[in-house]
Amino acid sequence: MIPLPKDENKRRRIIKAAIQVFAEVGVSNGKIATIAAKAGIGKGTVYEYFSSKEEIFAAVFEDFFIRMMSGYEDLATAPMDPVRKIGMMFDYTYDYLDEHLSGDRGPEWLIFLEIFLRGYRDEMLGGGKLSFANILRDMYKLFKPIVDEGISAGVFKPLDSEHVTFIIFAALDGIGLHYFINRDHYDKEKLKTITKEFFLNGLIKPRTQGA
Amino acid sequence: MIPLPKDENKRRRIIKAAIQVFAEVGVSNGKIATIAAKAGIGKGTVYEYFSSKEEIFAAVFEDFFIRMMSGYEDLATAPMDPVRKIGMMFDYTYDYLDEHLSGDRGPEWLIFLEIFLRGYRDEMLGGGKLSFANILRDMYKLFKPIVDEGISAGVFKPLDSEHVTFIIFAALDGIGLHYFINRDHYDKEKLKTITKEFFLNGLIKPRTQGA
Amino acid sequence: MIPLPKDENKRRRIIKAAIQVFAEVGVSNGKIATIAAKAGIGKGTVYEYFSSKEEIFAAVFEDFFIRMMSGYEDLATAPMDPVRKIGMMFDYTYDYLDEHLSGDRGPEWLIFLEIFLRGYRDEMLGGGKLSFANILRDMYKLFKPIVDEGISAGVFKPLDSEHVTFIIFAALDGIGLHYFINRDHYDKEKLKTITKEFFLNGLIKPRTQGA
Amino acid sequence: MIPLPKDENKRRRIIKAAIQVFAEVGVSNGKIATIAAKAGIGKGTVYEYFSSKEEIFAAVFEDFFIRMMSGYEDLATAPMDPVRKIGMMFDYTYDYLDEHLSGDRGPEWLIFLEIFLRGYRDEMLGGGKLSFANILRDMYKLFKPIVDEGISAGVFKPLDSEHVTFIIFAALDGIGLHYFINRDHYDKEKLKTITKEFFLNGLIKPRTQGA
DNA sequence: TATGAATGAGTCTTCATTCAT
DNA sequence: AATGAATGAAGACTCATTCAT
Repeated sequence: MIPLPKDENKRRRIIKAAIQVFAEVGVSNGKIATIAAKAGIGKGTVYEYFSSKEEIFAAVFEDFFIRMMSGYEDLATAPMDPVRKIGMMFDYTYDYLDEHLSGDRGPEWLIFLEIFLRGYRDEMLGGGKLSFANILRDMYKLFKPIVDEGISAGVFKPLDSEHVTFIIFAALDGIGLHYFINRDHYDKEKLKTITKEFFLNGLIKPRTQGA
Repeated sequence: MIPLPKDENKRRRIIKAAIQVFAEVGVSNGKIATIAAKAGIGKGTVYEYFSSKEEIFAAVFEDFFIRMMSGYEDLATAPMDPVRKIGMMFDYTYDYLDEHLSGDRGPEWLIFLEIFLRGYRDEMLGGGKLSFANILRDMYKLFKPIVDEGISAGVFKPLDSEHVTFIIFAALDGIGLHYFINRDHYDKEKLKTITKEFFLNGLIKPRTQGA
Repeated sequence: MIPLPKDENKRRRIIKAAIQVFAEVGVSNGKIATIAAKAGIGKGTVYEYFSSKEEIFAAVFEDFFIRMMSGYEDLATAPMDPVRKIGMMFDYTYDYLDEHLSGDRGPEWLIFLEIFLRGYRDEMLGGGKLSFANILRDMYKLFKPIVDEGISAGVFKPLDSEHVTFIIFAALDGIGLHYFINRDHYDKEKLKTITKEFFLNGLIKPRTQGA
Repeated sequence: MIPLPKDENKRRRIIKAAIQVFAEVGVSNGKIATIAAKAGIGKGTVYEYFSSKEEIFAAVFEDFFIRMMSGYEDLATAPMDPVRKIGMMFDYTYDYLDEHLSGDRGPEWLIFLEIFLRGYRDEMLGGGKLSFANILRDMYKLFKPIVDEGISAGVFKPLDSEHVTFIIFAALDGIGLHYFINRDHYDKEKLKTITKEFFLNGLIKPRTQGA
């Protein structure tokens, strides 16, 4: 039923256009006509590649998610000591946002929220095509080995690695979001430094050793 | 132009109904007719209290935000040492979600996402009635004095308090979100303990003092 | 789900308009917008009374069928000798078409064909909401007692009444249709006379009695 | 403008496919794409043989009509006494339907209805490319000589032959239609016998000759 | 003040037709 | 000659909003 994509390039153009449109006005306000226009094709052509608006959204999700997350995966699997890895993940978050979502592409980030929203709602209400919680847990799995490694190596505290991972990823998510919104009001380099210092060494000043 | 609400109770019923409806199906899918029905009033009556769907959404936002944040404010202004305060803020986040958004009321949390989404979009695109970034920065201000106090007292590291506050609040936000989605898969008490330990003392194991 | 008709008069106006439109251009070419305009109401209002175009069609069917057939029922149940009754049924067919479907209302007859078509198709393909064959057989039942009565009274030949009824009704249907199409080329009174003579006394000239 | 068909065989395949498609889902629901697929050719190729869907429909009509009617023509022109001829026409109608339109090909009959519908509508509304009334009158002409012959020979009553022909053909049409729809509920042979008896000798029992 | 019947602007989607290859 | 990708006109249906009662 779903028409085989004939021209992969055109399919990509549609997705790209959809990302822009959905980002700017939201999925429910994003019109197929606008997407088509932005992709430089006729309205009907969109339906040669996607059978419904909903399916476009799914494709956008996939594309967006994959592009965004591949960086984390690369990092997670790189040969590097765990402390540096965790640190770089924070750095990457700040940098990714700055590089990929600044200027015109800024609003793209909003799609993430919309995807989350959709996913959560499905999750809660049982529709669950995307099973968002599962996706998130897959993401945690990416980070967990790093924490495990750190603990094994005696570099990290012997905390429950699963829960620690959860906290780090969740915090990372929130930081990414807030940074995105407020990035004009804060100094990225300062944030990077403090974030790492803070997350890795804690907020509390260690008592002077000699005491 | 906007008619003064005559019956405050009825206005509240509309907001309450709108929260349920928006939470369950999203703002753009939430129909005025459904809200009216759920509020037990006529469709036309809604417009005696709100001049548009958009205004209902704004009221929902206000109501929801105020209800949710008042707890943080209480905490922030309570007389308590900064370490405990920061810790309690994390605890409060976990507890609030568990107490207020479990069971039937669960999906209400989704409105928060939608509010975020809307707010961010407005922000990005300049429409900005709610100026979400401003609201967030107001929230940060709530936390900053605690950090300042901790630093002054020499309990916290002498990091830039504004940036630290940003990071804490942003992390808190992300943690709240993820906990909400995954709260069935994690042990709350464990999370509370680790979160505090982790945020306050850092992930890295201090070198043994004797060395 | 189907909204309760609020204004029976308006409902009737929609049906009437739909009859005209469907008759003139066919069901699939009949636009809701045209029906609404012809009924003097807004496009959306149509959906207050019918939940879909298909439902309008069903209502048209019902209305049309009932109006058309009530005349036959009256005749069938009137106290009258069977020969006259059969004769009057033919007369009625010619007259009904002339009176009710001449001039502007002519095309209404076409709806009947469309209804038939739809019914038959459903029948054949199993969808069968209207079960057209059943409806037809109900109609035959209306005629059968007349034939039975005529046979019992020894006025009609002792043929199988069920099959005779079938033939009469089917013939009547065909005659009505063809008359409708060709009524400008034939003399109604002559047709009436010959039809009755022909159907009742046969085409073959009886051998002269004295022979 | 209309390209000459290059491959008569392909043209026939299209018509055959169209008959199936139109029969099954109706003309307005029958898609060119489906027809092309069923004919085993590309969508665009259809337009090498027909310049529009409407033209396909016309070709279907022609094909269908010719195939169906050729039997009547053979009968009409065969050397046979008029009484037998009329009788055989009824027989032929029943047999044709049974032989040609049972099983899979059943729904094809529905096209006839659709053709009628279209023809009648065109007729009524003046568009009349097919001039259905004319076609029908041509058909009557086929039968009229038989009636004339019967009357001349003194076998048939001296009724107006033109009107009698009209009635016979119209009745035949109706009978064919109803038989098609109800052929599972009636005994064909019985129907054949009664139809002939009824049409030729009338329904009314002749007064006993001796009286 | 409360209502819900009426409205029409707005949108997804379909599909006959075109045309470059 | 054959194809199927591209197209956009067209139409059913939704729903926020209005307004007469």
